[in-house]
Amino acid sequence: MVNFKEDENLHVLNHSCAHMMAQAVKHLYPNAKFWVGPVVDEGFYYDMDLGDAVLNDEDIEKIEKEMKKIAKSGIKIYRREISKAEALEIFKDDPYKMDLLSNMEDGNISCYDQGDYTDLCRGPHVDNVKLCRNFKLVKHSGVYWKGDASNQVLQRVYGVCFPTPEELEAHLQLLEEAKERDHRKIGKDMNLFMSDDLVGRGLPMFLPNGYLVWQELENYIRTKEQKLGYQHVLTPCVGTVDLYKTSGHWDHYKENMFPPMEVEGESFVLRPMNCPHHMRIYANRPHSYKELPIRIAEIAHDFRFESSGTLKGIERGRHFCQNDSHIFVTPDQIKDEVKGVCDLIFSTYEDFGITDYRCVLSLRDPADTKKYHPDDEMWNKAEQALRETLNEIGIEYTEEIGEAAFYGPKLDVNVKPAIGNEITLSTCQLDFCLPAKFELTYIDADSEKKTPVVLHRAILGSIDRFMAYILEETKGNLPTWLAPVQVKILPIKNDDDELNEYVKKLKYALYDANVRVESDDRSEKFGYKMREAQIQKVPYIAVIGKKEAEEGNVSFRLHGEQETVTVKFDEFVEMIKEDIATKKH
RNA sequence: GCCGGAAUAGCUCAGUCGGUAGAGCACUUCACUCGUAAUGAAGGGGUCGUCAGUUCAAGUCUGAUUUCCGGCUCCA
Repeated sequence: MVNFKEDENLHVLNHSCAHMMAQAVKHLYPNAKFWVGPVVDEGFYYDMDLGDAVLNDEDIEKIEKEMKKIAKSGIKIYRREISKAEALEIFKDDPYKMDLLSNMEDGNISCYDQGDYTDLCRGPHVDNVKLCRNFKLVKHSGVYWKGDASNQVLQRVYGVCFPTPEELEAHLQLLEEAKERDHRKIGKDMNLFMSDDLVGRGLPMFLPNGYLVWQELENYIRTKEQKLGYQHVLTPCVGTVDLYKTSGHWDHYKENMFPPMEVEGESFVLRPMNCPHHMRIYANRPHSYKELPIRIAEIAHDFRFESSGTLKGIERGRHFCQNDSHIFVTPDQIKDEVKGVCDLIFSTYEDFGITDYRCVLSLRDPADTKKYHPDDEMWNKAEQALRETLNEIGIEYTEEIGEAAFYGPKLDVNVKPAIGNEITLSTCQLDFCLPAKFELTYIDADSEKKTPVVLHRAILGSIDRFMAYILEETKGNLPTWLAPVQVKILPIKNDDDELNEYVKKLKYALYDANVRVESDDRSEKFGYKMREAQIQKVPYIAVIGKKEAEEGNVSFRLHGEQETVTVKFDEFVEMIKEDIATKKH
């Protein structure tokens, strides 16, 4: 997928197209005021104040038409350097431009003229509107001015622009294909999960096939963690409100929690995360520095009252199972342990063939005193420690201000789903805050009580979200070890006793090897059964006819490939076992 | 939560000017026993998301509501 922001030519072209769109909007809505119209990874957009007008799909078509007219006119685009005084005069009727100008310095201001439209802009732009003719407006939305829900709503229109009609067409094709990869569509097609109005919004349920995949993922990560010294626990999905008041989560996140249940004078909530439970497990008995690091892990069921507009299949629901762990360390152990977590993250990605990810060092915004635990010294120490460790390990990352958790900085590993915004798959968070709040201690070598440091980390993130991502990456063609049905046996005939015996023998040999196998002995045409097995995305489709039975062979098709391969019976069973054991992708 | 769009059979969708519901797939039954992506025939299946309103008459028009979709905000 092209990146409009990084490709310089596309960047200039799309930015110019945003201006052309603004010009068209100005023609149709003479009172329109314009906020910003930047190029983003997926194209361009412009945020506009159209007074009381609210755009719908039809209006977008009208704007497209007007844009085509402008592009056809072939008017030229001119750059003009202007003084701040001039700028303030030109845009005096536009409060949005005045707002922008208030932060700009004299001598560094330019604007662009194209026919009857002038816009404040740094540029550069193409020199003629006709170069912007291969465009498409792809979506629109109401957005809060400056992203603040207390501000007025502006109209945002997104578009894309390309040098040639062929490139535009190819891009639109890609957008269509992304819809086919959407995990919600795959989940429905493959009977993996469902949702139900009566159960409730944002509460997806895993069907038998989906739960098989889910269990494989759970077993995979638990086994991996066990080898690394993680100790798995099971804790309840509810806790007292006081538990979350102690941790500080209550103050920061209560509006995103299911509201409290009052029972016998006590107040409980469904838990939105597991840190407090794990803190209390640590506090269950005294600890020596010799025991640390202590790695408490849990595939933990959590509930968050996410805003209705943010729900998205199993990628973001109101219940999910976190692949969570809290690691209690001494300050000296931070680096080694963060390194260990990073190694675990990247070895997991290797197992799944995930290569397209982005690491972010998420820091606090010191100006946002409300969101973050107020202790400058603690933050400086934590951020510095995490940054140093990442540098030492040699991880490439970008720093982002204001993305930290309220209790500490974190390393986030983000990926891009088929549709929508980047999501965080893995995280490793450094926390000097909660251990103190829970008054956790260990006895150090000098017999003094000290406060441990906690690493919060998730590798698969949540099992649910990871499954969504892996479905989209593989387009539902899961690797054999994850596939709900791993082998489908198709007998050529189903009324031949000898053949049936042979099919049964193969089936039981595979059962004995712990392979998920099904045979399709319905009295349907062979081609029909083959088609159905292909649609179900079964990795191995074994074809058994007279020929195979007589020669002790198995013919099979692998993962949608057209060719059929024939091997010996035992060889086939061994091959599948090997495939599953090595988690080949 | 906010802005816009959508909702018709299990699934994908058609339904014209308001006149009482349609296809393909799936399902059931029967026949066919088949060599690599759809065998044929017959049959069952719908309070047109829900609640109001307008009308002689509403899947179709109006309002509210629920859910879903695209964005925005949020994401411990």
